[in-house]
Formats: sequence, C-alpha cells, structure tokens
Amino acid sequence: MNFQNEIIKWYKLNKRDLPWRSTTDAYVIWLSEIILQQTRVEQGLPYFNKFLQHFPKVEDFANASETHVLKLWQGLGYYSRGRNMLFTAKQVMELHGGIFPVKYDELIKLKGIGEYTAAAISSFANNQSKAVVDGNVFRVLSRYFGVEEPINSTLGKKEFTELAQSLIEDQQPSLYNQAIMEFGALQCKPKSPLCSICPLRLNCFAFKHNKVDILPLKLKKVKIRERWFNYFIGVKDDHVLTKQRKPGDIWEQMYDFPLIETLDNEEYLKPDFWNQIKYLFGNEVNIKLLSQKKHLLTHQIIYVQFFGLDNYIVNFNLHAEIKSVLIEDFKALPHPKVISNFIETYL
DNA sequence: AACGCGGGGCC
DNA sequence: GGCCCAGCGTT
Repeated sequence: MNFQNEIIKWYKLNKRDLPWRSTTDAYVIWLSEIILQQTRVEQGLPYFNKFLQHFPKVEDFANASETHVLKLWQGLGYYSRGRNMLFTAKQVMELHGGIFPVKYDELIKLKGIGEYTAAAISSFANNQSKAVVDGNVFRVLSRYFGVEEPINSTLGKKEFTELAQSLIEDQQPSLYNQAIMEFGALQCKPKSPLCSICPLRLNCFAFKHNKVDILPLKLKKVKIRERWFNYFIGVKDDHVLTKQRKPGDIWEQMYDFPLIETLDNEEYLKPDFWNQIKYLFGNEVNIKLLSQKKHLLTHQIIYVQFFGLDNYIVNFNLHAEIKSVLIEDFKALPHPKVISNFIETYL
C-alpha cells in the first residue's frame, strides 16, 4: 500500500470528531482555519464555537465592530487574525455578494489567507486538488520521505510544496489533506512520535535511519527581546485610566493602562522615571507597587509592574491618549492576557 | 529573506 | 528553558 492510502486508512481509524469537519460551508471552514493558525486544536475549539455562535453567517461577522471581534478573540493571541477576518468578511460582502469564495485563486487574494489556508478551504469546501502544507505536513513528509532541506528555507518550502502537491494528485483532496494533518498531529508528533505502533514505520526514512528526533530540520531560532513595562492604575469614582495600544507593536488596538516602558530593570528607580510619572499624573502623585509579573511570549519576555496611583491629576488635553472610563465599560474592552489577568484580581 | 506577532502545552 | 502549534503580513 502506498503512502497516501496508508495515511487515509490510519485516518479513518483514528480521526477526532471535530466540528468543522462536518460541514462544507466555506465560511465555517474559514473561521476554523484562521483560528487554528499557529494554535492547537484544544486551544482554538472554544473560540471556534464562540465565534460561530456570535456570527453564524459571514454577514454577521462583517457587521461586527472591531472592538467586539477583538473582545471575542481575547486570550487567543496573534490578534491581527481577528482584525484581518473583519476586513475579509466585509470584502466578501462587497466583492462576492456575501458568498464566501471556495476557489484557491479567489481565496488567496483575501487578507489573512495565505497558501496554507487557501489550500485548506478550497479542498475542504470545494474538493479542489490543492495540497495543504502546514507544520504537520512538513514533519510527516520530512520524516517519511527523508527530505532534509530546512522547512523554513526558500528551497525547502518549494520542495515540500511540490512533494505535497504531487502526492495529492489522484486522491480525494479533502479526505487526504485532513488525513495527513491529523496523522501529523496525533501519530507523527514533534516530540515522542508513536513510531512503535506506526503503520508506516517500515517505509519511513527517519525510522529506518534513526533520524526521527532530528527531522524536520529548521533554521535557527527567533531572538527573544526583553522589555520592561510599568503600568499605572488610576481609579477614581468608579472610573479607571486606560489607553488604546497603537499600531506597530504587540497587542495593536487593544486596551491597557497608562504605560512607561523602561530599558532595563533598574531604570524605574531613577529620577527620570519619576519625572515621567509627574509629567503624566502631577507633582503630588504617589505610587504603590501592586504586583509584578513575568509575561512570556514567543518573541518577547515582558517584565510587568503594576503601580497603584494616589493623589493624581491627569491633563487629558495634554495626554490625549489617556482616557478615563467606567470600570464596567473598561472590562468590556479587549485586553491582552497580562492585563485581563490583572483586572480579574484587582478591579 | 528576515522579522514581528500571543498564548499555551509538552518535554 | 526550548520547541512547537491547521501561518500571515510587512519590510
């Protein structure tokens, strides 16, 4: 039996029952695919259900506010996905009359839909013969066929894409694409793959050559940036000080507190730090350290300090980015995880 | 081609 | 602590 048939046979015996597999509605599949980008199924599943409940049709999504979308997305990360979905939902209403496209060439033009997602939607919703190439597929193909080109090199991406596309010819596209990804997720896992019970092990290059734990190859690692965030919590008459984060940095468009970012762990003890605080909150202001958190992200480590403000005055004309809003309204806004965690404990 | 973008789970 | 997860957009 060839590779594809083994994969499909394995899939029929071992597949999970996932909600987006029981539909060919391109909108629903799009919802699931965007949510699952760089996201584990278990983490994305509750968000998928929540979004489908709030926005049953693409029209409902298109009519939502960005704040509402980001609020529903809160906690999932990579928030540009949510913003791009709103943009694309509007596009689908305007350019496609509310009918979500199912052809690869149309899908690839939409914001937030790249090669993987266009292949996924077009194959699942339309049985178009486009091979998905995601992290699972890279791993399975690299190990089974012994492809040793790095998966994140230009040549590697080309090789894997061509190999994947050659394998899907003459297959049922939807079934085969689902199967190879599920096989990668459950059987041919990154760590501790289940080789001893794998039906493909006898013809697997990596198993034969004892390279399971080094394949696939990947070039270098991301450099992690360290940052120091000092947040200031001003509460007065059921209102709290807040600001919206600007483009060009993490958590774009989401809401946090007035912030002084420092360049290291010591700087907040120095006079300049106090000058900034007095500039923002007046000369009579007092601060009290409320909590410290080390917030770990893939590309950044953020050391966060929360200071409570006392006896403060804000000149809202001078500091137009800072707003004072009802605490209950503030809680309804979208916040990054480190902020929503703080809110739960302190507000 | 390289980089920025979240949060969580696993080893 | 490092790696990976149904990747994509920007520069």
